[in-house]
Amino acid sequence: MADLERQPHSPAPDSPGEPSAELAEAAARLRVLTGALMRRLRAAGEGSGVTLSQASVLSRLDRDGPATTVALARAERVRPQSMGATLAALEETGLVERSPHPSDRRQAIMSLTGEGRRQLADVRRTREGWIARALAERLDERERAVVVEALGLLSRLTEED
Amino acid sequence: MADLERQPHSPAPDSPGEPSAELAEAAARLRVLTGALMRRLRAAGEGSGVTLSQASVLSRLDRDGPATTVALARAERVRPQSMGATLAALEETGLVERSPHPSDRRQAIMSLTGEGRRQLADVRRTREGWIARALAERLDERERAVVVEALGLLSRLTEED
DNA sequence: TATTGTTATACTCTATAACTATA
DNA sequence: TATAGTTATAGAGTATAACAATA
Repeated sequence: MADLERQPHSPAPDSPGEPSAELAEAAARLRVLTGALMRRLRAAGEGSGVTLSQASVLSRLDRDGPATTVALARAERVRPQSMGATLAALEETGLVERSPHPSDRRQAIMSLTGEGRRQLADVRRTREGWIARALAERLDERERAVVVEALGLLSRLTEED
Repeated sequence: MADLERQPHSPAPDSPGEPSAELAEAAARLRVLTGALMRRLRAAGEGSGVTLSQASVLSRLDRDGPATTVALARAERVRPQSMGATLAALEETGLVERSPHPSDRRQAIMSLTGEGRRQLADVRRTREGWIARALAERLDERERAVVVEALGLLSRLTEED
């Protein structure tokens, strides 16, 4: 793997409107990191009974309380159709339940069941557990603070339209 | 969306072997952020002719030079079969080409074509461009430094077995 | 007309299993 | 036996388009 001939990098374009080479490099690293994290998260939850997007919805219902399909889709930044599919799977396995909206009969309020809460505790142990453990064991206090601040900054960047 | 009744959080478990509530919170935020970034990256490259994983491979071939399927799979942390599919698509559209390994006839060396290089420049403008621009325009100098350091720290966490 | 939600369909990404060819 | 790579198949995740019911 290391004995292959090297090719030079493409020359940095750096024309007026372009971002600096350092920022382009940071962007590329963020792209790679995102893919790696995604695969780690998926792998960490294998055989747990809930998929990654299902786990995300359970987590949100616990944090923010019962909500409609469209509200959940907006919160998770997916299409209502995608959220509908995720919720249908959760409902079928009894982790969430729907109740009618008091005044608007188009809407249905989705909420966690007791079993959903139990599964969520499991998700937190297994899927998010490796991240929490890695943060605890492999970073020092200052590094953890850096990561936590970066989470806030990057979330801000993804949340604007 | 805001008029729905609130439910309290689940009580924090915090038993001896468990990570602290703050780290669990950070882990959950990282999970959400990862999903959001993934979707943004995918959406940013729509209609560009190359998919996200293809773009990732083009980028790596440019950075590290020609490589075999297995080497690329290891570098991108996917199975050789998954990498094989990505490379087959890139080869079919003429963005990479294969040449025989000088001594081992099982192996094939994949490298960027001229067209692959052109596409890569495009990918950098479009797909990574929004990140680079967001970093440049919406963060100040210190915040950018925090993000860059966090990228390194988190990459370290994903890279260990 | 606008909004909520569903159904149908398709594509990307990745995985496992089973195989061939070469070392 | 071990390694490089391919083929076949499946599941997760998401999207767009078209629709029905309700507001």
